[in-house]
Amino acid sequence: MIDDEAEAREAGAKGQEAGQYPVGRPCGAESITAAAGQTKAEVSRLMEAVIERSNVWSAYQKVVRNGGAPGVDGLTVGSFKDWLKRHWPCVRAALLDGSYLPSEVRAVDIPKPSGGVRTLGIPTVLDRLIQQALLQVLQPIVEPTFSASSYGFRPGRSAHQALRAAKHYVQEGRAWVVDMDLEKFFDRVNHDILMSRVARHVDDERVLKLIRRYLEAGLMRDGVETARDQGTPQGGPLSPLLSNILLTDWDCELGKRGHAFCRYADDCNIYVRSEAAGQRVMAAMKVFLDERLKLQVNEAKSACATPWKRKFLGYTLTNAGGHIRLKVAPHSVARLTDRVRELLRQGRGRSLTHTIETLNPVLRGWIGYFQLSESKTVWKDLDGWLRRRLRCLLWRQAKTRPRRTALLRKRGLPEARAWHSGHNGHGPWWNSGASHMNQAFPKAFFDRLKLVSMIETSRYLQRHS
DNA sequence: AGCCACCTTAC
RNA sequence: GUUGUAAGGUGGCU
Repeated sequence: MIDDEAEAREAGAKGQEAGQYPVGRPCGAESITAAAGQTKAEVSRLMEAVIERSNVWSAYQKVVRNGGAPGVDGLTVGSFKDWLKRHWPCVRAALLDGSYLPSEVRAVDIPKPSGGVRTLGIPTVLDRLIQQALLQVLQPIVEPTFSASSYGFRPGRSAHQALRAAKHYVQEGRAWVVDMDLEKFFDRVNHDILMSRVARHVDDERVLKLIRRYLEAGLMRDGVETARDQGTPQGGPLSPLLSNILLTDWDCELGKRGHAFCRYADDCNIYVRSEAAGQRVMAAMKVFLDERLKLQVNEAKSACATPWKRKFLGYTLTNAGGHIRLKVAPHSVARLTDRVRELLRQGRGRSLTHTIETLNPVLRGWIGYFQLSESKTVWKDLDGWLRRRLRCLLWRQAKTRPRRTALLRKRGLPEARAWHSGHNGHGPWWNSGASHMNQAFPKAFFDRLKLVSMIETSRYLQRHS
């Protein structure tokens, strides 16, 4: 595409002559006139920065690397490069004069672990590219204005930092937390309020209009388009940044009141010293959010409680004699065990080394995120549970009594004992916890097969960070 | 230093 | 049919 300037220019001339705009709907009469009544010098050049060669090129690379989905017009990533080569000059021209109209976003329902469904609005490949370019330009502009207590979706900031801050606040004696979650946040964002906040940073009207058009782009479901008058499409590269721009108002309000808080996207924890204070803050924030941002609080997921009763970013806090510690939330452990069970189901027919090989990267990744957990028992329990699961698998794979006896024999158990255990008639789970299986397949056996030890790798990660 | 693949989590 | 931002991990290549 833009890596061949001459070709692009040529194609551009053709495209413009034809006056055709190939993606999205044709532009109507309401094309904006950004420069009306102004001299050229007064017009903001932000859009020029957006369509700058390097920005578009890196945006392209990112979109393609992510794999992406075909656009509503059938444009796949594979054919995207060729397509863009021909049509980019035309798109570029439309962006520059403010006449570009995004296509509808494709609706994709994904089931949530909690039971409901989350509806994604996935823009076409081209629109993802343009939004990505917008993001690259806008991010550095708005980023410095964000709160130090905002941790979500921001370069250089992580959930781990938010968790450390949360722990610190509680350790300082703020033993009550106001845990607030917004009701269907992305779907309920008010366009006018959001755009007014964006306008604080952006004065190029072409860019503002473009962002608004992205907000208003219809949702395409089964060939039927539904217009959008609120919410941002979940799945657009710009959406996370927009959410932070909007919720910065909330951060400022909390900051003005002198609160200690951590916000990660729409999940905000405010740490206070008493329950009464917490209730007060909760009530005040509900009013603030409703009046200023037109946002509702999700009552089911929000509460004022002690931190040990709430979970935040997959963790909970524990209080061991005044010593505050981070711990993996039980729910997060359950999610892992579900995943492992699923992997083991698939590994029934395969060799133990193979299932361990598929298990290891998953475990390593999980440990990486939960390495802040300061409770050793979680790791020990999981290690034990994991080995027992694998013993269970081995027992199951042996299938018949003679083969189970032979398996125990091969693993060094005396003949009589092997026979007895092999014929005991109990289920696989019972046997996986029995002493004969523990002796036949001790921890050292799994160590030799390079099964990751959760306690050791977590200790290792903790040391080297 | 850089690049690539795979994996995890948060929302 | 799995999008987005961000952080981290493991391995590989030059």
